[in-house]
Amino acid sequence: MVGNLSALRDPESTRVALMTAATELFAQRGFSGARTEEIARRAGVNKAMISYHFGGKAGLYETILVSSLTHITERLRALVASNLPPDRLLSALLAALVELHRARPALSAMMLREAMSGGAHLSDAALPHFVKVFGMVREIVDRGVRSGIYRPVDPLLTHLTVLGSVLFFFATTPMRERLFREGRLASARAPTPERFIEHLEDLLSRGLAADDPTRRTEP
Amino acid sequence: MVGNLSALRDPESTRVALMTAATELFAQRGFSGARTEEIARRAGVNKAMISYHFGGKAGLYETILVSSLTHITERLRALVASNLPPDRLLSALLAALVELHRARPALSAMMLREAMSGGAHLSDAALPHFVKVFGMVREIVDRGVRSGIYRPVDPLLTHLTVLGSVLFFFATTPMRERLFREGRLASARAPTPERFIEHLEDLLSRGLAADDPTRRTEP
DNA sequence: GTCTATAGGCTGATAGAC
DNA sequence: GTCTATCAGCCTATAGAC
Repeated sequence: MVGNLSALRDPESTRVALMTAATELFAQRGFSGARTEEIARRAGVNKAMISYHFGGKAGLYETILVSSLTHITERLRALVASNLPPDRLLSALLAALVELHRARPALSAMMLREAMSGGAHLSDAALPHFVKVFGMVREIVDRGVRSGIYRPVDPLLTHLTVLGSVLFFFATTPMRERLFREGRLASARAPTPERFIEHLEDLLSRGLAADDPTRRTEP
Repeated sequence: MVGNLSALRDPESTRVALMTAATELFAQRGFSGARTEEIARRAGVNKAMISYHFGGKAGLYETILVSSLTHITERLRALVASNLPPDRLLSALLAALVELHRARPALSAMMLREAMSGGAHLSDAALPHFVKVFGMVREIVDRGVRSGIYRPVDPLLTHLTVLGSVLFFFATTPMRERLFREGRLASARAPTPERFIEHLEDLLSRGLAADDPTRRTEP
């Protein structure tokens, strides 16, 4: 029998609600700027649940980041493992990034903030998860280069360009939305993720294309 | 006559020292994460000077952003005003960004953080300065398009790609430096701003080039 | 598991002397 | 202009009831 109304709530739903609300606030205000009271209020649960379920604000923060990075890594690993022709890998990567963004729009800003902090809020155990994503994207770019459809660009630099522009676009959405809402950028069309990714894909396919149309076979 | 040792310090140098130290801390830890006590200590001045010279932490923050944005806008305006041939404008823009980065390496992260906050720490008076930079870069890209050396790309989207990847690269330097220092990215060469910009310039000149080599004249 | 009430620490700001 | 000493407010964490 259910003893009271609050018992109707699944404990797991409390965790999820807290993580969802916290992601948005950490993204918008940073680790120090996010208030536990507001996280709890937005999640519709009690403030004390943060300590109970995550051991505190820092635990909640790291839990979000590690679980998200694990999810992203698995998603990208599936991409690399797929037998997609090399010239489709980049498109698939960008599509995956949009898809991941749709599921958690605030994650880009949260990750970007952490990168700018040099990983100051992460335990030693969490840092490798961060590195994995970097390696993953680089690997995908690298395959395109090795297959010969791309000119011999530096995989790390290319990775930084691609992931950087995408994360920047996603993470600065709040600012753009505000500027458009207030009519300060009225002259331009509001850019959607789709339009941006299409633009970037175009830019990359032209910018990375091998000079010589003759393609080497997979090594 | 100089009354005491502390009078040897130019009041302007106090302001500059505070702004320099604060830029680094705001960049690294965000507005809320930066501590006034630490800003003052790193600047080598007394904590109370923040209130005296800037009216408080928020005033110091906004002063830094507005003065930096003003400087950047003027630098870019000079670029647009110059009679550089359109096919050199982008190179000059990127060179200017590197130069600005050298003068204040922490500024990218501070601006990026503010953009992710949607301008929450800026007064209404400061927001237009932010918008101006966006318009400036877009204008430069636009000239390349209008002159016909670039294909008809969307100026705003191109602006976001260019500025986004550059700001991302600069702002995440702390994370990369840490990863290289700890040997977690040992496989790759540490990317310098020069190498990155060269890579980006290459990517853009190929990615933006007009399909038709016939160039239209300036309208 | 959840909630209320409270404690304890930290932080930004300033009054007032120099 | 600068410094010292102090304060008031805020914020996280938790003890203890349910």
